[in-house]
Amino acid sequence: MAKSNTTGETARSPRIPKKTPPASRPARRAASAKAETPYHHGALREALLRAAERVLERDGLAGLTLRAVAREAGVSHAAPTHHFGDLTGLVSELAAIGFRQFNAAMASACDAATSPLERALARPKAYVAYAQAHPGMYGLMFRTERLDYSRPSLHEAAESSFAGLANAIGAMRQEPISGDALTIEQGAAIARAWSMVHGFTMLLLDGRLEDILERLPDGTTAEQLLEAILKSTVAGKLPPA
Amino acid sequence: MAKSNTTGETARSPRIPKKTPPASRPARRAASAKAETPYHHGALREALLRAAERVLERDGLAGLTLRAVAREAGVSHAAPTHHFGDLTGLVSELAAIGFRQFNAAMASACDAATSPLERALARPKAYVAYAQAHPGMYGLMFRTERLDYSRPSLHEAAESSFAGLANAIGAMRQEPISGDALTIEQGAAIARAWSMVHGFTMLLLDGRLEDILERLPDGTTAEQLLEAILKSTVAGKLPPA
DNA sequence: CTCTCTATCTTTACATCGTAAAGATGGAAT
DNA sequence: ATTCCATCTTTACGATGTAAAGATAGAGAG
Repeated sequence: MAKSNTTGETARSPRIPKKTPPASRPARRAASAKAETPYHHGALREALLRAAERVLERDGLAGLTLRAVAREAGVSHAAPTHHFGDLTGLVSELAAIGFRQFNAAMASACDAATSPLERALARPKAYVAYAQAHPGMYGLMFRTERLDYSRPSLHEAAESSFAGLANAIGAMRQEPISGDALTIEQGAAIARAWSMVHGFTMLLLDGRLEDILERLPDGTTAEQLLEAILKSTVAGKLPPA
Repeated sequence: MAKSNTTGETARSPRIPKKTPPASRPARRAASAKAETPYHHGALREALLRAAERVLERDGLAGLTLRAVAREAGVSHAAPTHHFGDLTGLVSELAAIGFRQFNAAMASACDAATSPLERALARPKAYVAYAQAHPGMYGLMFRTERLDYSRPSLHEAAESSFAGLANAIGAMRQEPISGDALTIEQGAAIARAWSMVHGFTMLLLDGRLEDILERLPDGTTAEQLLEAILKSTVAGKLPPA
C-alpha cells in the first residue's frame, strides 16, 4: 500500500557548482538560452519544477505524476528521484512555490489598496483571484494529502502565508497580533476570516456555489457574491476613515 | 493517463430478486446472521459499501482502492465492477451514503435545539462534529475530485444537504427561502455560512488550525474556537427570544 | 594534461493499481 | 429437468511509484 515513505530524499548534494560557476562549460549546449532541458547537467531541478507546474495546470492534480513530469521535462522517469527523492518531495516543493506566488499576489494587492474598506477587501479578493487563476496550484496547496510540511521550504512558505493573514486581521482590529499568544477573540477573528475565504474558494473551485449563483439576479458573478459576503461581514468593524 | 472513464457502469440489473425474495434460498449460507460475505449471491453490493467505509476510515482516502475494498469484502478484485462499474462509481455511492449520514446528524441536532441561539449553533456544530467523527467520509465527500454528481443517489443526497442549509439560513433570517430565486443578500448569507463552516472543517481536519489553537489560552479546544467564531458571527442577528 | 571520483541521469525490475475481456457457476425462469 | 444469464473469478495489459544497478561526464587530484 505505497509504504508511505515520508522520509525518503536520496539527493546527497543537489549539484551546486562550487567554483567558477559562469563560463566553466563553454560551448556544450549552446549557452542556455534556448536549452529548455539541459541534458545531463545544469538546472534540472528547476526545469522539473517548471514542468510540474505546466503538467499540473494542464492535466490537474490527477495528472501530476512523477513520470508525467519527467516526460514533460524530457528526461527519464527516474530522474526526479535524485532531486526530490519522492513524489511527496516534488509535490511539496511545488506547493512551496505556490505559497510564495500566493503570498506575493496578496502582498501586492494589499499595497495597492488605499481606503480602509479597500484594505479590508483586497486580501480576500486577491486570495480568491489567485485560486481562480491557478486552480491546480491551489488544489495542490490545500486539497492534496501528500504534502510534507517538515520540509523547510514548504513550512516556511506556509508559515509566512499564515503570518500575513494574522497581521492583516491585527491591522483591521487595530491591535497588533503577538507572535506567541492570542486571545480567544483574536484567534476567532483569524480563524473566521481564513475559514470563510478558504471555504468560499474550495466551494467555488468545486462548482458547489453554482446552485447559488444561478438563482441570483441575471448574471451575478462569483466575485460579486464574494464582495457581498465580505461587505456584510466587515460592516461596522472598520476603523473610522 | 487513466482514460477518464466517467460513463462506464456495466451493471445491467443489480440483481433484485423479483419473486419470493424471502425463504427462496433456504440453507445455503447459514441464514445471513454471521455470513459477512455471502459468497456468490445475496447482498454483495451493500457488503462492498460497508467494506469500503471500513477501508476508508482505517486507511484514509489513499487506501480506498477497488482492490482493497474487494479484499476487505473477501471477493475477487474485479467483483466490484459489476455493481459500480468504476472506482468513480463505488466512491460516488459511498459519498452518497456519507451525505445521508451527514444530513441525518444535522437534522437530529436541529431537532434537539430549543432556544434561538441553540438553533443557530446546532447545525454548524453538528457539521464539524460529523467531520471529526468521520474524517474519511468527509474527505471523500469534499476533497475527492473523483465524484460523479450525475449519479442520482449522490446528486439527491448532496442536493438535500444544500436544501437543509438554505432552509436553516432562511429560518434564521425569518424569511423563507424560495426554491428558484434568491436575493443577493440571501445568496450571500447562505454562501457565507457554508463557506465558513466548510472552511473551518477543512482547515481543522488538515491540522492547519493548530497554529492558532496552540497560541490560545491553555487547552482551548477546536469546539470552543468554533463556538467563539459562531457567537461573534451571529451576534445581533437572532430573532428576539 | 591525464586519471579517478562521484554526482547525475538512464535502464531495468517489481509490486500495485484500474480496467477490460474471457471463462466458470449456480439460481431462476421456462 | 434443462437452459439462460446475472454474477463472480481468472487472466491480461498499461500505468504508476520506487528501488537498484549500470552508464556518463564534469570536477578535482596528481
